[in-house]
Amino acid sequence: MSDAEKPTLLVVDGHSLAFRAFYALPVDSFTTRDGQHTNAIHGFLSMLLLLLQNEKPTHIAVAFDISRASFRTREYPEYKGTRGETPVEFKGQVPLLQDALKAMGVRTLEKEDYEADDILATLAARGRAEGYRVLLVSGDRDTIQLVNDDVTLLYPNTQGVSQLKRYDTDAVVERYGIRPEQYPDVAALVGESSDNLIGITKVGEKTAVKWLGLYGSLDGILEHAEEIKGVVGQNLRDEKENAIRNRRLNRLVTDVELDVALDELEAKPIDIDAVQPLFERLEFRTLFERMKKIVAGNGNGNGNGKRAAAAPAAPATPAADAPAAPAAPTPRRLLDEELAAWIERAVVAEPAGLGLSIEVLDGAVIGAGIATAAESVHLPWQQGRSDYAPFEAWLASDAPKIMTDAKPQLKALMRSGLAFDGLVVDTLVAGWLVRPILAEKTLADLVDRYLGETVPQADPAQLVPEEGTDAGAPEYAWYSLRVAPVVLRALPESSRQLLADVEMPLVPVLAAMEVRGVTVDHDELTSLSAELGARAAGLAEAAFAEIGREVNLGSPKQLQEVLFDQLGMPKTRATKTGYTTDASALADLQESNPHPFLGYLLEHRDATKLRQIVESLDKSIAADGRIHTSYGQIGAATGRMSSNDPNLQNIPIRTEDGRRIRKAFRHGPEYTELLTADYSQIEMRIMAHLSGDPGLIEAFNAGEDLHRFVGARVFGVDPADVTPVMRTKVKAMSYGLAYGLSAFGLSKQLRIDRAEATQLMKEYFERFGAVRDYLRMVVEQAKIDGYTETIFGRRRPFPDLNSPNRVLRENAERAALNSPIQGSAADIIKIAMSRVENDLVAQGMASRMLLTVHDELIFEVAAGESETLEALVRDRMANAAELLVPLDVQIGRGANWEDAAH
DNA sequence: TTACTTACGTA
DNA sequence: CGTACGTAAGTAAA
Repeated sequence: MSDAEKPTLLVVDGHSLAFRAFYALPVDSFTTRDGQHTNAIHGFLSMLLLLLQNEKPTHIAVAFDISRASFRTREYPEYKGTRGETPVEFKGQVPLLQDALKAMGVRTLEKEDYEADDILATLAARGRAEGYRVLLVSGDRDTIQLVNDDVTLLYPNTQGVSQLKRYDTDAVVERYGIRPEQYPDVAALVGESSDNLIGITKVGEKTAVKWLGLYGSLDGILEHAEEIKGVVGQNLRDEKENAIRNRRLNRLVTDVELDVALDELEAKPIDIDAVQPLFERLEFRTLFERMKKIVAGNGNGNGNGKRAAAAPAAPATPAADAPAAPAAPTPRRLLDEELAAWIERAVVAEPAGLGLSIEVLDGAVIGAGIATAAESVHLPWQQGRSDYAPFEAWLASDAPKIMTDAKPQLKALMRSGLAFDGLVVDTLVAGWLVRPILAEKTLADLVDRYLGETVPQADPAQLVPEEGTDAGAPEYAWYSLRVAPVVLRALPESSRQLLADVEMPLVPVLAAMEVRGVTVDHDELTSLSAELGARAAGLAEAAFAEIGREVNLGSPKQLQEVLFDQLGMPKTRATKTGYTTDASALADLQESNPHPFLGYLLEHRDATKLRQIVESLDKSIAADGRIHTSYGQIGAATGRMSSNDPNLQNIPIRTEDGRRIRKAFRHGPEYTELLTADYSQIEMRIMAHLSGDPGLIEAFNAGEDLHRFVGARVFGVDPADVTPVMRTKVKAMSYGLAYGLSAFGLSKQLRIDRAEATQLMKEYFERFGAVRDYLRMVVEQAKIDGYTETIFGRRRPFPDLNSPNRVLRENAERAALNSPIQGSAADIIKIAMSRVENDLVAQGMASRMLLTVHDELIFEVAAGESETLEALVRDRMANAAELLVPLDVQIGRGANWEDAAH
């Protein structure tokens, strides 16, 4: 029988390969929405599919270890003793992997008291005896001993598990300079640190191979031990017991009793339906598609011996002929009555909504695409052609529309004066709700993840893209339509509500705010920048004079030289690249080692930082004299919005100079003033609501100054007798609570000693015990569920909560503690924003909402609307949610942002 | 030019 | 050894 005619037996070491995959693939990218890690499973199955395709085995088995204990550990308890605890994230994946293999019809084997490698050895021996070609896959080097003319080892390299190095006899000889069966002798002499087997001192691979060349085997070497000269020879004689023991332990057992016959391992066709539910649960869409292609393709990986024998030379290329993903329909071009009729039919055909994509170039609309599951229409914007009245009517109606990344498209429509309504799904936002961290950033990502298909893209290497190869608006609309239901299915009901009630209504609101922008006084910024620049230059000069040379004060590296080498100051907290020179460390140094340089440096930092902010704001002022920031709706894992280009959510406020920047934010000429409205202590109120703490609830209902009230309770004095110091302390404590602040952190922040901080926390929790209980409960529940949830059902997964890595776990615990609080606050202001915006429009008011800064809204007030606006804003914000405590809204008005603060 | 690190502004 | 962001500058690698 020639090799090509032999049946092929594939045997995989399940643990070792899954473990390799676990470390090769980033955990973050392979976590389901309910927090299950899947990187090891994914990597393993991906490799297995590749093997099925390329090797076309006729028989398959995957071997697992039952536990770490085996006859080897009984014989030598230190065996593999250096291996740390298996990460729990990995352990949990093994049963799921076994389930997946079972669903795929792949036999898994395990044997009490033996390791998976022994099963590999046994099957290799039996396979060879029964006329199979055997392929072993293992990440354990001991399996090299099993290689021979009929047995090949596939060994993962360091890159991961997708690339396997092929070791046949020749490859082993080439790599190690010995025959495969000699490998255990080498390993016995050298030792194997990963198995905790100590070898002969000073004997490495080179020496071991040399000796084997001279004496043939370990036994031969030991017989001639007396002849070997030098220190190594003596070491060998002294430590030969190590080598003998190692050799005993690394010999793989080739006659493990397995209650399975080889022909029972025959590869069966994969039953796609059996696999689907589990793959869906694991969110393996791409992998599932690959598997479908392999199954549908010409029997790769599921044939029997005869079929494999019939087509041994067939290359794996026909996989390209596998049923392709459905192609986007060819877009039609319709006008007037035809278009009207098409839309009329389409809205009936797709009651959940039509796919829509607006083509935007430089912020202007240049076309649109609409799609049903079966058809699409392209509407290129051209000057002087018949209009698209039916389209515009549909656009303005509340007929449901499904889009991807709608905000920039809505902005373009607004600028073009086209009315829009009826956004029911933005697939990017929906995808973000499924996975608030690392959400897919483009339609192509979503389609890849949820449909397992590829959105056609122009070949980047091609300078002039071929006509029609690239996806345009109709294709985007069509893919959006198709991916939307799949993404929605991945959402729990509460999140679907959140999408419909909170996130989707917000999209056009944010678009409108971005289009409006806010007036900023360029001259004011220019003079401020000049002033700060001059100040910074003066401070730099003063600093240089102190140290007698010029350095780049913005370079942490150069500063470290100055501080620690030249000035001989004590080392600060270590960073990755040296020692920190941050403001708090410099302040500490100033206290312990006062030096004028430190003061100048700190002031210089302040001045340059402010100047940098001023400069970037100035550069962002558009031709209309206004700054148009962009809000990131899917940026923050907690549900908050972010602001960028420029970031208007970090405009200074704490220092006098900083506040001067806020003075440059003005109302536009057609408006009379700015109005700011912010929720006071919204996070503490949410904490009171979620914890139900009677003391905290009373504090808010009393309407008294919160920190004074809490301070009175904590320190056991009358509210009137709460001193500013006491108030500062409880304030820091209260705010810190929602961040998982420790006694250490509190002591550092308040610059008090640890004991006092601990005492303060103790007193605090004695009076507000339900708060502590709640915070503990959040983390406990999240450990069980794998996610946290806000008042409005926004979920955030926390896969690291059960991590054995303490840093990771404690970080996750603090984030989990904070998430429902920060996230609920985000829910509430989002709801308020949509209501305010809608009611301003509904009541025909000219005042408009411009900015949001997490718990604050900023409006431009039209003449005569000041009182009405204040009442409306206060009402909608205060009533955005019904909590156990009132939502207090503070409102201020003024000519600029600073004066409008209260 | 790009990717990473440090530092720092806000809620 | 306090959460959530975005930006800019310096630095090292490419």
